[in-house]
Amino acid sequence: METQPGDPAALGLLMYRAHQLARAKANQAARPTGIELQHAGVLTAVRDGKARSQRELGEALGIDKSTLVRIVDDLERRGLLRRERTPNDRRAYGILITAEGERSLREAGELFRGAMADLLVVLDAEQRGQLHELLSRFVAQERQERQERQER
Amino acid sequence: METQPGDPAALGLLMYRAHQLARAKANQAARPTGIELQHAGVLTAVRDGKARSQRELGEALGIDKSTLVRIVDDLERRGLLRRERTPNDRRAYGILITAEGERSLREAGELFRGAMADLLVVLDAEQRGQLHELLSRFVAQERQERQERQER
DNA sequence: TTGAGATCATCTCAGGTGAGACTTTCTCGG
DNA sequence: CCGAGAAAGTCTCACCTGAGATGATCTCAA
Repeated sequence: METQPGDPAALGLLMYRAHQLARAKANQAARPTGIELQHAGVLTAVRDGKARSQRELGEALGIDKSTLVRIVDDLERRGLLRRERTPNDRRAYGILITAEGERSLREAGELFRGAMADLLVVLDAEQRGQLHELLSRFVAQERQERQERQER
Repeated sequence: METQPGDPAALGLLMYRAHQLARAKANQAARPTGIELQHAGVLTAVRDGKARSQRELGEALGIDKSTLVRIVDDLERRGLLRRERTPNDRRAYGILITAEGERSLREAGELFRGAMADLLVVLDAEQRGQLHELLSRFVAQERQERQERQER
C-alpha cells in the first residue's frame, strides 16, 4: 500500500483500509459476547443519551433507518434495551438501555477497547491524539454542511 | 460527534465515518462516468501494475474474491479491461487495462480527486501529510502480521 | 512419474443493506 | 377545526457481499 501523500484519492483508500482493519479486529475480539460493533455503537449512544429516537440514533452512527430497526429489534429481543412510547409524540419511541444492556456493553466495550489498543500500539500517545483530531475535523464538516442546508 | 481523544474505540467510529463520507462524495461526483470507487481502485491497481492476478488485486484493495470476479466481469463487459490467460499458469488470468479503460479512469479519477480535495480543504497541506502518514502506519501492520504469519 | 495438497478463479447460496412505499401521528397555515 | 404535508417507525424488495464448494491447474516430495 505505498501511496503518494499528495494524492487525495489515496487517503480515501487508507480510510477504507483502516476502518476495515479496525472493524475486523474489534468484532473478532468481542465475538464471545455476541455483540458486534453496530450493537455496541447503538448501546453506547443510548447509554450516553446522545440520541433519544431511532432516527437520531441512525444519524449519529451513520446507520440506515431500516438497518437500525433490525438492530434495535435484535437488542430488545435480547433484553439489552427497550423501546418505550414517548408521551408527547406517539410516533416516536424512546430507547432505553437496561441493566443487562449496560453490563453487556461494559464487557464488550472492554474487548473492543483492547483490540483497538492493540492496533494502536504502532502510534504513540501524541500521534493518536493527532489522528483523532484530524479525523474529527474531517468528519465534522458533514454535520456542518447538513446544518447549513437546513438553514436555507 | 464529540468523542474523547483518549478512547480508542472512538477512533474506530471516526475511521468509519471518514470513510463513509469520502466514499459518498466520491461516488456522487463520479456518477456521470458510471464508474464507482471500486471500479476505479481496480483499474488503478491494474494500470500501475500493482497486481497481476485477481487474487493480488483483491488483497491490495481489500475486496473479497467473489466480489472481485463480478467487478472484473463488469469492467470487461464495458471494455475497460480484459483478461488474458497467462502462459505459465493456466489457472490465473493476467488483467490488462485497455485504452478505453485508461481514458475512463483518467476522467473518473479527476472527479474523485476533485471530490476528495473538496473534503480536504478543512486540512492544510501539513495536516494532510500527517493524516496520510498516520493512517499508513496504522494500516501497514496488517500486512506485516500476514507476512510474519507466513514465515512461521 | 505420480499422487496429495495448495492455488486461482468461479459459482452458489445465505445473509446483510438501503431506497422507497406505507401507516400512524404530528404540525401548521388557512 | 381541517386538510396538506412532514416525520417516526416499519416493511418489502432488489441488490450487494462474503464464506464455502467446485473445477482446473500447479507444485513438490516420494
